[in-house]
Amino acid sequence: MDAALQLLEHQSFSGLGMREVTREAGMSPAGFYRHFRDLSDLGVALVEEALANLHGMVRAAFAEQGDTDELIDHAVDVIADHVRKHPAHIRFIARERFGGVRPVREAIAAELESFTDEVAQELGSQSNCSGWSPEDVRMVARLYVDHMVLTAAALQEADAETAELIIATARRQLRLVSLGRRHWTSG
Amino acid sequence: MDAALQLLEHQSFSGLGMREVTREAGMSPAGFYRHFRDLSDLGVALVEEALANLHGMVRAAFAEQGDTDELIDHAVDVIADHVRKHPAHIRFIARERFGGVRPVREAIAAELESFTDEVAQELGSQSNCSGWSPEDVRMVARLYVDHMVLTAAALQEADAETAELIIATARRQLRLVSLGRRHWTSG
DNA sequence: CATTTCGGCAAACAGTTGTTTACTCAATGG
DNA sequence: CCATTGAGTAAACAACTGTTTGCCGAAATG
Repeated sequence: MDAALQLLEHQSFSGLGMREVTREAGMSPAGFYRHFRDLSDLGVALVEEALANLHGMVRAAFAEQGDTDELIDHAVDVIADHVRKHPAHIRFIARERFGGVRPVREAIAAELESFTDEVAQELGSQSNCSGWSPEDVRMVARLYVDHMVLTAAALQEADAETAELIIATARRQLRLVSLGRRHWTSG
Repeated sequence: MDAALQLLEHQSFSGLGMREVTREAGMSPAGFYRHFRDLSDLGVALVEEALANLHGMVRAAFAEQGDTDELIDHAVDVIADHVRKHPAHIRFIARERFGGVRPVREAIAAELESFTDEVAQELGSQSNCSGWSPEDVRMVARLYVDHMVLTAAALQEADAETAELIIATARRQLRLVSLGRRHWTSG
């Protein structure tokens, strides 16, 4: 799996070959079948590995309390740190979210969906949207998750200087959304 | 190019072969080189073709005036119509925006950048953000463009029933953003 | 200690890949 | 009307593809 991740730095998943993977891993071609039935099988395994750690992180970021701006700053920092630590995983998710291999695409969609559920639940139990309808809570949760993935994808392929710019923009965008949230009348 | 687009329904670009393309097009493999130097060459040509019509459309959508909600409804309708008419182009852009082939990725990024410029200019000449700093105008323009691309990507791989759901969510999200825009204090 | 499972190998298989070369043939333009 | 060009072809090339088969040693299991 590490070999595949390294190869995916320059290709996308549907262009990957198993001989290529086994060669990078220092194995014989036949050895691949001991671990995976398919290449898509490897793909969904990579999806799980890539999104495993993320759940707890964002839950923790939401658990913090304080000024809205501080909360936003912290959340963006958490994402930026994660991208810096696991760039290959982020790249993989960003590439294959709309990529050419159905099972992988669906695995990512399912994972992001349950991700949105968590965010919605966290939002719902918060004071500032007590009178909101569940659909509206999910809608803004989607907005947050999509924005997070997009920001992470942009950060992953940026050098250090432009990364700061992306972070600053993301912060302002989140602030604007939270402003809209405060004036929203659900019904 | 049409042959490539059709093949890209089930693969992504970095998994495409030129023999595959020429076979689908009903040509001899050597004929490919009469039109393109590379496969990436074909890729950037496809990017231009896919995003050519979009510029005028959104400019027209912004030119309309009326209630904010009507404007949002109309803009979303325009996008949904475009996706229904050119699903292959939208799929291609969504897939390769973060895809594995650098030249294609960069071509899309450049095109979306100039797209953001247009939206920012259109926003700046509007009444409701007269006191805004240029950076803030660009920031919200990015938000709109990203949201548009994401919505189009989601619509493209949805059946008719879920498409309506996506459209409704997109409308509400845009309404929330416009709400934040109204209460934003730039500077 | 015996045996079953796990992870690995080399070899072989027919197909497919990108690219080059030399060759046609219709259209276009002066 | 003659020359040039644009767009196509077939054939050949070595290199690479996914998959199967039978084999092997170590490790875990009873």
